[in-house]
Formats: sequence, C-alpha cells, structure tokens
Amino acid sequence: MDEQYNLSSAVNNRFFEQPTLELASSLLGCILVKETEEGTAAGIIVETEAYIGPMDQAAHSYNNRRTKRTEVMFHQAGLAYTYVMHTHTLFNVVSGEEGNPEAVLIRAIEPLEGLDLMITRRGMPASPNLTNGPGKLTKAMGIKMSDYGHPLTEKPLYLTQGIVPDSISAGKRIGIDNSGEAKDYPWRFWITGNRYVSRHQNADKIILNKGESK
DNA sequence: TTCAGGATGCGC
DNA sequence: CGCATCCTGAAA
Repeated sequence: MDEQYNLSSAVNNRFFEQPTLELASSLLGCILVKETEEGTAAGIIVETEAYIGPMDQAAHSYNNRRTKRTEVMFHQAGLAYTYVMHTHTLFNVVSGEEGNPEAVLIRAIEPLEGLDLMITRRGMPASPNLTNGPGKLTKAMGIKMSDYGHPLTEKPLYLTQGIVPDSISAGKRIGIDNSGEAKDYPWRFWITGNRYVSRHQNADKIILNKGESK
C-alpha cells in the first residue's frame, strides 16, 4: 500500500510536551492522519483551542474533576481525548505534564488527502463545510470514541509535520459562554485567513511567523 | 435567529 | 431523575 504519510515524519512525544498554550499554536499546520479500511484521510490543522485543567472553568477537568471521561486528560501528553457531545464526537490532544489535566481541542482542518472519503462520510459535496468545525472534522476523518486514549505517534491515528503558518491569530474560545471569566481567555488559535476556520471573529492578537522550520 | 437531537456526567 | 453541554443541520 503506498502511503503519502508515514510514521517517519510523525511528531514525537517531545513535541507534545510543550506548555499547552504553545502546543495549541504549534499544532496549527500539522497534519492529522487517520487510516481505516476505507482508506486514509488527512488534513492540515487550522484551528485549535486550549483547555487548561484546574483553573479553567470551561474545561471538563475544571477543579481536577477526574471521571471516566476526563481520565485520559490526567495522563501523558500526546494521547487522544475523544468525547461525545449531543450527536457529535469531538477530538482533543492531551497535553501538560502527567497529573495535570490539560488538552487542546482540534476545531478545524483543511483536507489534504481522502477528499472522496470525507465527502462520503459527511454526505455532502466538497466545501469548507466538510471539516470547518470540531464535530464535522471527526466525522469526515472517521475519528470515533474507539480512538479514546490512542497515542498520536502511532497508527492508525497520528500527527505528522506539515506547514509553518505565515500568521496565527488568537481570540476567545467558542461555545463556552457559561464558563465565568474563563470565557474571555484568548485561548483559541487559528491560521489567519484560512477558509476552513469554523467561524469568523476579530483576533485579540496576531502572531507572525519568525521563519523557524518545524 | 431558534431549536431538537440524544451521549455523557453530575447533582439531587 | 433532571438538567447542562468544548455542536450541527434544518426550519423560520
């Protein structure tokens, strides 16, 4: 089977061990890959949000709440944290040191490979609508609850090096209006101007790429 | 803009 | 049990 992506270019555990806010912006431009019997789907991460455990009222792990659902957030960085909200599966990358329940929500990707597969899974023609939201991209990629706890350095669900964004924007997170003052933290990151970003908002801050490679 | 869908966790 | 939720698609 000939594959465009493989583990030799996968990101390593060191990458995941960055502080959560840095990881959330570093993940922009990385390639998310899911291999299944139906084929391989891959896309560039273009939007993320950081959730920082104990002090973050918007996080499931607020106040160190440790349940069957949040358990994996307490484990090592680089594992998959999936959960179901209403009818949708959402996908997060566990971050932070072991014992610190932190994670980065992947909110949007730009399709790179397996577009036909994504179209079939989503039941709609090609458009940004395929993957421009956290519940949409998991359906397009075939990410499910069975991926809970999977190490993202290994098949069938993994991350590889991708592009370095020219510009990253930061702003308030989406959909957490009931989370006290945490709702205003600028912990949402997106590739400036990318058309797969889930929704438009003015950036609190724009970070221009300094030119280092990944 | 509003609203239901219907998994999951948590408080009563 | 009842209620809220890191969402989405359809209806109005």
